[in-house]
Amino acid sequence: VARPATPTEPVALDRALLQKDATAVAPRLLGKVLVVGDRVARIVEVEAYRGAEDPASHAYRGRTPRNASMFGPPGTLYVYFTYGMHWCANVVSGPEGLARAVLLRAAAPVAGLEEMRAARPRARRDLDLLNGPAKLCQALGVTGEDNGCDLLDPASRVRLADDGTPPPRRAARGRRIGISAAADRPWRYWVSGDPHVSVAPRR
DNA sequence: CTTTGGATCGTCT
DNA sequence: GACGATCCAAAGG
Repeated sequence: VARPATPTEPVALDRALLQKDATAVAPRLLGKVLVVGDRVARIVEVEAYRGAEDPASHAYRGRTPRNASMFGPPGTLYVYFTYGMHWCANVVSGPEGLARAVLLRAAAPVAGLEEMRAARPRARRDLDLLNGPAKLCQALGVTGEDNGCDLLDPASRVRLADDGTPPPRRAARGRRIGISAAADRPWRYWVSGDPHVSVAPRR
């Protein structure tokens, strides 16, 4: 489990980190923190989605009103609504304009635990606060109102920051969860052994 | 422990 | 009109 070598105040990410394709960016987001007001959570599980190259991507068939923010610059937040009740959040990566994105699947609570527990009364244990893409949004209070914001802008309500925790030297890797198309592509990445990961690995 | 089905509605065909 | 990049409770072993 990653720990800050030298704990620091979270600072906005260098946007250069997000310029490569989603499969390169995804494992490098492990260990970074999401900041929403007083709530802070450390990313431990993500998935890469690759636009027109990826039948499982919401952008596979091109731009629509829903997925428009995926076509924005790296660092844009793409939030979508699904199953009639859940929000899920992605970090748009590069190359710009190709709708690559990294789905935020699970995180470990760092600060603002009381607010997260209040936002997720169903969670019996703190381990269950953010261990799924919709749970993560519920715990942090991320909704469609945040769609399209710049995660690296200090003025944004939802921000992506670096507190000095390095990504794992070797992230665990496997199949993406909950998709039927392109299910064999190993574009899910997580912190090996971290108890806050959403589900046990499927190969 | 694992499996199953219900909730609930925006989106695109 | 069908179907989700899901979650949860209830039922079954």
